[in-house]
Amino acid sequence: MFSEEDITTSFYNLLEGVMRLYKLLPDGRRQIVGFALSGDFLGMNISGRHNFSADAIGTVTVCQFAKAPFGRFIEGRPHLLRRINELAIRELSQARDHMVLLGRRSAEEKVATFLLGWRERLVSLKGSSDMVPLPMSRQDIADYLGLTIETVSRTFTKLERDGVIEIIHGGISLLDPARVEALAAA
Amino acid sequence: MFSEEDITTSFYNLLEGVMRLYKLLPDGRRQIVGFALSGDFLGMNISGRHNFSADAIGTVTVCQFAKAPFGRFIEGRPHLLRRINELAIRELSQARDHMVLLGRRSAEEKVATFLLGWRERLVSLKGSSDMVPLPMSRQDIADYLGLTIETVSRTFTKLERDGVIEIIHGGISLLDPARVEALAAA
DNA sequence: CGAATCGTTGAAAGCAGTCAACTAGGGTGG
DNA sequence: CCACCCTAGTTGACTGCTTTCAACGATTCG
Repeated sequence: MFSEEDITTSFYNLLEGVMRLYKLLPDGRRQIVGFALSGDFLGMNISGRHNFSADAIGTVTVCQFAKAPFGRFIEGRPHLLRRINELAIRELSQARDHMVLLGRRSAEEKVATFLLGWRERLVSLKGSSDMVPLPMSRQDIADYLGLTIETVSRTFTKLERDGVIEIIHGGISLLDPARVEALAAA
Repeated sequence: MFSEEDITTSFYNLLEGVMRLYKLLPDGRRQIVGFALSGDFLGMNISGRHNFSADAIGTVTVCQFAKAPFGRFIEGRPHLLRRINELAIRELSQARDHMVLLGRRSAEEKVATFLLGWRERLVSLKGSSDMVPLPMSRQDIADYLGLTIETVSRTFTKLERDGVIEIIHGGISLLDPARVEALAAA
């Protein structure tokens, strides 16, 4: 879709589908900084470059805004700028929460927290459910949580053995949501 | 200074000194999400609560703005709002960089990256120097890098044994900045 | 049906964490 | 002025969680 070095000439509004947002180290290590869902804005950078790369997981529909005219459009509408600002603040808050997860949580806590967080995000789109679809790969989840693919897999299996979740093709079913929350430890 | 739950009734501009910005898990684990230096803004949340706690490292001088009047003041000044927005975007970018560090870097890379980053931030305030003052404690550094105090200490001594840095009281001297950069691996 | 990709599982290694002892300053009170 | 204490930092020994390496299983697609 676009990568970190690209000059931002456009914003995007994700209308449908899922995207991964990530950064790469020179040696190829990847950290996924977030997943984008329907309704999310990408590339709010008014000027300059993107600070992350993004690509689609499956098929996506995006609405592209050329930056320049959008900038002019926004000029006379401070409430809109304010809205954008609040969006940035919210993302910043999420980013900080994720820092706590990456720096201070165990593998099991990471996975449990991820499942709950992902489910929560889907609530507003598809309604609440104990069935949590996971369109992204294990590698994506690992790179999001700062783990390896094997640890993610093992943790899922452990949670399943403990009767907390059930591994479904394409997702996870929360058999005991309360216990998942307990494992997430806030 | 203020904590995560506080309703934000004020912004702050840090005029002098250093502050740590952090989040706590219920069990007391701490993740420092950033350090604030002279000139930095705190609590850009237009409305709602702070999403992190903050307190001073040593003595600080801050300029406090009441939120409400400041909000009115900003009303007719879209360029200022825009400025605030760019600040938020920059912080977001830094937050994402730090995610990469927390999720994908080794202890040595973390420490080296931290030293370089901290030095870089001090450049604009005190000018460039190979002597990097560290006003924060080892515990603060550990909580910033997602490590333990012991690992931070051991990593410093390893770097010193390797002749890359020298541990000074109250800071670190970069004996071989190029090698530190190599260890930071980007 | 075979190839390729993704995910799971096992065994072993290693990096960072834990526990604990020790050292070095810095401040305080006798 | 010195003895004491208290905190911050260092170091060592050991543990253990996560990674690494490797093989295996499952699903998809040509």
